[in-house]
Amino acid sequence: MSQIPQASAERPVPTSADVARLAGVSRATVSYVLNGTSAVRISEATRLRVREAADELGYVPHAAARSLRSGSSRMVLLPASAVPVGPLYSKFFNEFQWALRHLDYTVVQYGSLGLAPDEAARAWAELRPVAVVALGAPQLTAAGTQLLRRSGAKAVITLAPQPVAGAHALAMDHSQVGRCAGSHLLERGHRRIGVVVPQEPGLEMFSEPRLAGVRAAVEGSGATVVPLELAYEEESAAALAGRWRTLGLDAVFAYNDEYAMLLMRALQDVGIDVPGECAVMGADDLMLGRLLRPRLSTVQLDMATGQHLAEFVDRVVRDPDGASERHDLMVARTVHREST
Amino acid sequence: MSQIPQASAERPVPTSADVARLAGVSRATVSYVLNGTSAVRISEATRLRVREAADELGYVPHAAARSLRSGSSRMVLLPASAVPVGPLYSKFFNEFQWALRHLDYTVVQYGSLGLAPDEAARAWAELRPVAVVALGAPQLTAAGTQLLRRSGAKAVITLAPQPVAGAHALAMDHSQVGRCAGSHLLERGHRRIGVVVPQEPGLEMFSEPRLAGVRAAVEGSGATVVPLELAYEEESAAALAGRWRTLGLDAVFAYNDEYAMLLMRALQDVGIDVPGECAVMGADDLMLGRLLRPRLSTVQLDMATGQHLAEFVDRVVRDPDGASERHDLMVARTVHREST
DNA sequence: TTGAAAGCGGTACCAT
DNA sequence: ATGGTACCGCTTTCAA
Repeated sequence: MSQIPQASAERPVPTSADVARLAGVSRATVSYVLNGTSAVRISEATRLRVREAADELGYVPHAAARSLRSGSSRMVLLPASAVPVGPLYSKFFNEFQWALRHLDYTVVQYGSLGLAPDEAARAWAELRPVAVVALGAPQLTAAGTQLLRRSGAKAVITLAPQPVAGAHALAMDHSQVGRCAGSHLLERGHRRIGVVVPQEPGLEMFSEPRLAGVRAAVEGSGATVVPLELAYEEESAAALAGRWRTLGLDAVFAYNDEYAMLLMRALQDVGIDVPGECAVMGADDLMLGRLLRPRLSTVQLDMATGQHLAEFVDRVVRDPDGASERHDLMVARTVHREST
Repeated sequence: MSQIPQASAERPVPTSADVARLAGVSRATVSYVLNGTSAVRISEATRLRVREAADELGYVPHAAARSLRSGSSRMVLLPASAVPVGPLYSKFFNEFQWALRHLDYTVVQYGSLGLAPDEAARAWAELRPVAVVALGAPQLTAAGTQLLRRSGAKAVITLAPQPVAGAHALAMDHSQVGRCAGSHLLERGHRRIGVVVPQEPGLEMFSEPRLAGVRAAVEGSGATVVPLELAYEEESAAALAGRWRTLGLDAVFAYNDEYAMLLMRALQDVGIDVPGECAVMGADDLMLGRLLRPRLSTVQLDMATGQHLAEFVDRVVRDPDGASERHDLMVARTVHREST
């Protein structure tokens, strides 16, 4: 009960009323000055007094109160995904955030690790974001989408393999990646093609369409496709390499450059010549691939600029029921080096 | 097939008053039921009616209104850093978020890319977080820290090379990494040691203490340390390798495993034997290093568990003026393989 | 067991 | 050119 208040410790947070009192004006005036409202005219002398008072108190407006009153937060919520993401994605992501801020949105990543899809959607809805952009896990369900829209989200955008009802879908068609790899290997005369499927959880979103893309590419050519499970560990790669010759493969698409390096090393260690006896292909075009010997052939991914996506979000927010063009975020291109 | 409910576009977001009306009770009762307030007793029949009404309307409480009323948000704000982070960090980070949520905090990453330190602090303060954990850029200034504390943040925690006044400092002493590398190279008889300093911006935070650590390790041994600027590009590495012999170095600590791979490849390409003519050492103990030939010696970093840091945050929030023990997040250990 | 009502911090309309 | 004031959605006494 009888605490001795440390002057700095228990001082209450200053509000606009405090600023008004100190400047000898009303709260309304404080609001006008600090927001530069053009509809009302405030004398220069008053403006100055208000600004000084605000500075002196270290006043910072309360975002929750403001958005409560205005009814909208201009907050774009990005569920933080659990999937470990590479440098491509992180570059794209930074651009996206930057562009959104310049469109006057507040970008917030919400840690949703380990939440069930519908719990997550509910937690997001509590924040009343104007837009939700769900790029990774947890996936949005139709119910989750509906909940978000009901709670005022103008744009619910998802990166969906199969579209979710009510959400604007953004395509990031990873089957393209597989298709590129498949065609390339086919052209170079390979007929028995292995496709690495990582065992790490959370990657199915990418690995499944990539595998399907390879299958689509070789369709009708007489070539066969063999899925190969692989964990991102040396032992797993060594085991796979050990039984390699029994598989009778003459090429492998290794999911991405990192798995490709892992597998290629293991193959070389058991005396298999790359690309002579077996071609190896990666994806993502990391620096890594250029440093390997043989240099790694790969599928390069160009992500649309973050600016582009930011503008798309903004357009949907302003006109939620407008035509929902399907946006493709990604373009894949084969880069031929020495490993195929 | 699927219908887009146009009507939903203009339907207002349901509030607790709507739930109350539908259930035929007061807003107070709704609040009691939905929050399971134990101080008041509500009949089972009423509870049920309220729950059903809430479900039917798709009611989700408004976080801003709630925290405005209650005066605190239990939000932990993590400024999202621009620095591309590796798998270690991302594992640590996920743990941290998970642990915080289980202590009943809401974890929010705020995209602050390209904001000046004091602009950023102000933007964070508007959200009235109960804690701010600034692990990367933008750095907290003393002024920014003060602003945050004034606006109600109980804990302002920074990962600072030099402590910031008013903030709880968390040590992540990267000079340890350099010290490990330096001692190891010294023990193995090297006397002219190069240290790679990445040219990429945003990495000074790590590279400077690492360099300083090497210097500290060789202090008084008669060995010399030579900083080497290097960009993460093949051309830059090739150029450095081209003038390597004029430098007269017999060992190099390459900042981390990725730069080590880049440099080692370039050295091998100009015919320099590793480790015969020059030893190469990395850091971070990535899978990558074990796949190279020679296998890369490295400095392994163990990050304290996220659980650990989460508990620290919680402790500071509950007792902001308690003793501020200095926490070390990281332990470094040498892993000797073949490249040294 | 339930309801009425007073705010939390800001904003904006309507007076003055 | 300013001030008074009614809200925004929710929690929490206090009364009934």
